Amino acid sequence: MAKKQTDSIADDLEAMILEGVFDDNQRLDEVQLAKRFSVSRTPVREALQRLTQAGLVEQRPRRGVFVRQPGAIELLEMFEVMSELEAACARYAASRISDEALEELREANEKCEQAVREQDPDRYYLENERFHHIIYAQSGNGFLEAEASRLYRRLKPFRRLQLRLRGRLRQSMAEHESILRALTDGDADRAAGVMRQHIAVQGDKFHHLLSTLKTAAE
Amino acid sequence: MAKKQTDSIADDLEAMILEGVFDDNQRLDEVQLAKRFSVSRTPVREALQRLTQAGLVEQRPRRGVFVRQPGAIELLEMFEVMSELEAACARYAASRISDEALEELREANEKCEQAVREQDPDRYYLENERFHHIIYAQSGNGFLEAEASRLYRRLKPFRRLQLRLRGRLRQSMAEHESILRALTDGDADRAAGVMRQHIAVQGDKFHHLLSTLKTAAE
DNA sequence: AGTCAAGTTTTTGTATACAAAAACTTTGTC
DNA sequence: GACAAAGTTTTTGTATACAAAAACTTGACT
Repeated sequence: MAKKQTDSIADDLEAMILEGVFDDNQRLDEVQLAKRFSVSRTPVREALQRLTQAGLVEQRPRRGVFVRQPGAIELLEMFEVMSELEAACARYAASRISDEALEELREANEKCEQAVREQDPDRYYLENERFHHIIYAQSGNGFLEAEASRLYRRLKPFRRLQLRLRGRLRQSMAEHESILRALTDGDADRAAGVMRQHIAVQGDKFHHLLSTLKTAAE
Repeated sequence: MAKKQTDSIADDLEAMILEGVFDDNQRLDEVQLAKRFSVSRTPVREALQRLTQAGLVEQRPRRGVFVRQPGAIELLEMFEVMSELEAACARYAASRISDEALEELREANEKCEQAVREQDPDRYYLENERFHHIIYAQSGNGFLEAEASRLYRRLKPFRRLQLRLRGRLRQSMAEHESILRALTDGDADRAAGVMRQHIAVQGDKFHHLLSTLKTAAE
């Protein structure tokens, strides 16, 4: 039993916020949360400090804590940063990747291909996640890997959604192949460039999706 | 008066950790800190949760919180990430920067030049900081700007130290000129490349510095 | 009805209380 | 003297208490 109370409450709340359980600007009631987790306010408040630092929540003095959901612009910005972090991973991985990891990437890609054939976005997403995380790890830079993973977690729900757009699965697949080729060739610049595009396009797609939704709602 | 207690304690502690007031692995005594800040343990513990999330401190269950100072390898890794974030800023800024900002960069550079002539590393560092932050802002991406600034804060003491190496001031200056030219030309790839090198070399210098120090100590 | 002030309730921020775990001290044994 | 077991102190994690600020309610006045 660790310092679990605060830890697990923070984890649970983070997951809930990322899953979109709370609306933007929704106030989180300490007392209510304390009841729900069957603890006192103390560990809840400590967990909320963590979320504050992570930027998932905002504290307004003497008012309470409020959920922060990214809007269209911030989301696009986050995808831009994600694209740069992943491009960096690919760049370093190009010279540092091991043969075993290249083999794993090939395997992941084959399973992705299978998922494409079966039109199974969930399955695709699972293997796609593996593909990307292998590259994070193969950057040979633990700090970069951690930062990339952190932002990945944050964007996961949106990356997932975007895959349901028509034709996107196939296109994504082709980009994976291209990335794998660049890594196999050990071409750092090409790997970085292709990866950057691969992620940036997701942000663009998503942004486009949001704006059409918004126009439709008016 | 805001939610100041927790906030300002967190800020103070962060500054102290970054300044190297505490050793790596040093335990932070809640009671002692509470006394020092003339508050109870509660706000201190909340501040420590923030530092935990920021990665400045590690919590071992039932043992306490311990300061985490990056070692040589982690530092090099952080410089690599910094180089990529700043390269990204330069890349976006190349197409998004305003004429006024370009003028400000020129001004900052001139003041840097003056500091080089006067052999004044502190003055140089001040203007250098301005130079870099203008580029963060001109990336036109608030999230990227925030992430770059965050890591900048973390590395600031080390970036600073590295400037005292012989010839580094002059070299750094030349790189600034080169970055400015690329931005003026609107050449995104060149701006990114030069910036990446400009930062990465700092990490290398620092890493080299540390290894020679370590070898000398043995 | 709408507005505003006084009073009431809720909620936040901080201090304190307390149990359980860890660290430290003492004392007895070989 | 080295070691170990029992007891003592310290420290952590959590609950609770309480004051001050904010939010809400009520009722008088225009």
